[in-house]
Amino acid sequence: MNIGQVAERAGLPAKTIRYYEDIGLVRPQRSGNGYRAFSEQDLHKLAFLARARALGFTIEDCRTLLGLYEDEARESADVKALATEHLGQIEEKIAQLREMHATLAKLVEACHGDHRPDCPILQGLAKDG
Amino acid sequence: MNIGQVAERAGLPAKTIRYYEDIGLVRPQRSGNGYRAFSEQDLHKLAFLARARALGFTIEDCRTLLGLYEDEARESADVKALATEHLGQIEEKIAQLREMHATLAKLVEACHGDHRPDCPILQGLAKDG
DNA sequence: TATAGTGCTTCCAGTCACTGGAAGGTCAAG
DNA sequence: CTTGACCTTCCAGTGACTGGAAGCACTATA
Repeated sequence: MNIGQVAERAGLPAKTIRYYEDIGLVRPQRSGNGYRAFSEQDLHKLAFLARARALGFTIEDCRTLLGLYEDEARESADVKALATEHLGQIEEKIAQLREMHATLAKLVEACHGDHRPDCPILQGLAKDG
Repeated sequence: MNIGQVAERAGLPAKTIRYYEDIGLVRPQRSGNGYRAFSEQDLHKLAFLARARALGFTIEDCRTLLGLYEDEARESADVKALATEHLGQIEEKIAQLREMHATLAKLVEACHGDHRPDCPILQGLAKDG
């Protein structure tokens, strides 16, 4: 398979796949013409990566996950630990965003939003409290 | 005021303040010795920026907000529009994160997390569905 | 007056995970 | 033989800082 087809099937841009090769996440063969030649296994790996990235794992986490995936002697506890840690980070981010949202929503609500200059949002940003 | 003091009072790292000068968000005077000399107004601006950044506004949004803040002829509708747009983006992000969280939480829950290799998390990442 | 320590300066490079674009080689169809 | 799609490499840029090196400025103490 050439990169275009594998990109389509894995749901990743070709650029991203080249980048993943650069950083050693996949190592496709090369055809005589210099084109990358992807196996079904390469495709499988890339789809795995696409899903892990979609769940917000960092590239380094993905590398680790891929390593665990390919390690027949892995312990599922290691995978679970990594995933649980990541879940915690997602929760933290959600909490942060919720706080931002609450604060900003209050300000937006207080702003009449008309042609006059006085604005609780700007006041909220400028306040010394 | 020197940068250290203003950093302390605005709650921003000195590095960040230098960066903000670089990109034209503040323009402190200079003392004879070459040190930046911040006025109370500079400090005020920086505190404004710190709060806007803490609410997740991009630097470009901050630039716009600062412009509106200093424009006596502004219309609060413009501020409200910007803030509302940003609120929407926060909501989108929260929704995304919640979806990630739900998917990953299910997988984590299904994983016994012991010394054995079989792992629903990896299976979930590898599946062709 | 020498010196030690802190704070300031600039500049360069790195972060993360791509993304865009230029310049050019390869291949299949007409 | 040309067109156009697809592939290659390499370099630079994104956002918002952050770290670190090299060196100047200031203050306090011996």
